[in-house]
Amino acid sequence: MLAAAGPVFARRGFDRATVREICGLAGVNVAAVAYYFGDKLGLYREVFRQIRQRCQNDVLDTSVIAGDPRLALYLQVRHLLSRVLARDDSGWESQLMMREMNQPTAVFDEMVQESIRPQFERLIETLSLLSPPATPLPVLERLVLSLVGQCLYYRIGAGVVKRLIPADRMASDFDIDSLSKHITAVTLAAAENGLVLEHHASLGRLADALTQAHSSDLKP
Amino acid sequence: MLAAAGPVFARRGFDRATVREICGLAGVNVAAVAYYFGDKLGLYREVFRQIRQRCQNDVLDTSVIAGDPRLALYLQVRHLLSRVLARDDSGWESQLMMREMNQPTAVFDEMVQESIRPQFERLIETLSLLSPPATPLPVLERLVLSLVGQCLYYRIGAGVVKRLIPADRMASDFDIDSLSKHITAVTLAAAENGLVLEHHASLGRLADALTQAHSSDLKP
DNA sequence: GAACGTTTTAAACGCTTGTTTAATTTCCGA
DNA sequence: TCGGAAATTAAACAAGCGTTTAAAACGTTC
Repeated sequence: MLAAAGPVFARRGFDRATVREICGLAGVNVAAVAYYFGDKLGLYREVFRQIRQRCQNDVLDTSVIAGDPRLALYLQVRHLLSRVLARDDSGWESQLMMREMNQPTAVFDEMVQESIRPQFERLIETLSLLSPPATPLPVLERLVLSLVGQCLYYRIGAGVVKRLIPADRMASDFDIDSLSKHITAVTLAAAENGLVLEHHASLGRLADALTQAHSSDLKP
Repeated sequence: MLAAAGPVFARRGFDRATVREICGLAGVNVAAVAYYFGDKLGLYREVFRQIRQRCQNDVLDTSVIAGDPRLALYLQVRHLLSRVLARDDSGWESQLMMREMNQPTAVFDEMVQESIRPQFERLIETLSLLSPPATPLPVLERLVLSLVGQCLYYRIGAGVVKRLIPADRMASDFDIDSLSKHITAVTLAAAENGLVLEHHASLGRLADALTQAHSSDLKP
């Protein structure tokens, strides 16, 4: 029954998903949700509790590759991306996560603290090894958020991407392999060169030009 | 009345938004929606038509800064970010756009063709000037999608970011100014150094290592 | 001021939703 | 075999939704 509820919640969202559809798919009576989970929200919370348990068994073991931070970064990107772009039976999990993101319920706080924050701090650690010494923490944080944003956009903006990129090139140039290599390369290029504008050689004049650009060009 | 419908649709979504709330907020009777727009969906479509008209007047004039592609990139990033992170009365527009993204209705296709695709191709053009000559088109496309993903994540993942970053540093290090500089710097570092893994000097060994890493580390 | 098309109003309709109820079936140990 | 707790069922309930209706109010024109 939980197996039937997950995909429906992911596809329809909490409100649009009806207990009748879930129970019809599971082959049980509609009263079962009240009998076993109290109400619809209880079923929803139970689905998330199950997801969280499954995520804890799915953590990437980065200790064995601690020697090469670049490889560690690549594997973390690929791990995140392959879960985001999963097309098989586990694809509804990430979709359900996305729904919680821009419509946070009470379930969301536990999700962030137990699953997202550890992954976030592990990425901070990896990138601190790849950045110049004494890189400020905000720079590393922004870099991690850039990385996560790039990965998640292929789920959130899937509708946009599908309409912008032809289907044939979609399969060849935007598969998990190409994308994880691309995002790793972008992040590496940014981290290893240092991101503070003033430190970036080719951006010296830009830092000066942008200050006067705000007032003149933004409000014509 | 359209002014009242926009924020409600953005905050609640199409299904959760009730015509009673919209009309109550606008101070009109619930029958007005049927009288003027046919039904609820007609009102929804009219809201989007108004957004599209407003967007066409809001295009960034890049012709005046065609001489400096780096500055053009920065302005385009800032333009997108400031619309995404808008907190004032126009904040509901981007939120409504995000809802259409992962729940596409019939309105979405017009939105992509009329607003998103031109902006996408303008970014492709700008980045082609900043990348090494003869950079393949898929590389440029992935780079643009990376850029857009980074920007949009601060709206979609706003709930995550708020829970991961302390509020005080949120205001100082993650404002529009800092973020647009950061994302511009990331994209520039990636574009100017070239992104094909084999061309990136420091990634030579990584390209070899990752092929054997898939089979051994991903499924332990 | 009367007549007429337009707009606004309050009330009700039909439908779907989550939830509950009471009756029925199933299961298992004494 | 039997009896009672547990589980399942069909039916009904109350509430909220979008939509419709018919009457009232409005404004314009002659």
